[in-house]
Amino acid sequence: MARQRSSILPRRFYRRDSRVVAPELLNKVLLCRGAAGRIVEVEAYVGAIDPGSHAYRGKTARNATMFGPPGHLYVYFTYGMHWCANAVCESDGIGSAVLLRALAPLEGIDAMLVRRGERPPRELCSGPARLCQALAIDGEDDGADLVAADRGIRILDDGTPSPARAGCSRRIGLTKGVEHPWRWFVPDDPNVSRRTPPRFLV
DNA sequence: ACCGGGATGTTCT
DNA sequence: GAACATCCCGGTG
Repeated sequence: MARQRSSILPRRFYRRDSRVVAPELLNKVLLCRGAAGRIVEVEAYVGAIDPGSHAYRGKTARNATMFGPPGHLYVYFTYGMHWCANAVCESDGIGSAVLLRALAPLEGIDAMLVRRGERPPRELCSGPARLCQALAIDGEDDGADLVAADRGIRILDDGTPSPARAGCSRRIGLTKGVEHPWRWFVPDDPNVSRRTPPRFLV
């Protein structure tokens, strides 16, 4: 079967529960100004019902993008030095998003090596802050519309299906909402940020 | 392999 | 003042 031409994911793709969107983002392609990688690890942050989410306590200046329309990029700063990027989900007014945790590098690897320092390819994008550094995503990109390719950032469907059986586990690095199994990853991909025993496959 | 600690500064209590 | 959706490095086994 011939592979279809790459297309930008439409707004309606994001306008659903982040727990549904997250596993469907696996094997899509994040493209940012010439650098690109295939999404191999994600986490869902659900909003008002999720104590692990930035949106849990309501809208603030920092998390405002999470409460905006779906299909935009929510970028936040953490641990005094790192940026992390999410795809905003659900309808306008609901704080819901998918954290992009790891990519398999596809294009612009030379630029990634300059930004991240010389290292094995599997260490370029294997973590939410690493992938932002590799693609040069920072706070300037908060709010970028992925459907309109604002700032040259978009998510493409190149015809590669999401895994028939994605790995699933608890989310990484949280102290609240730890019990929810809302992390998904491509099994056995070397770019996944951490080897975690999957509780089940979907 | 695994583990502990430090970097660094914004956000929220 | 504490917490933080992290990463890196240097220790030990």
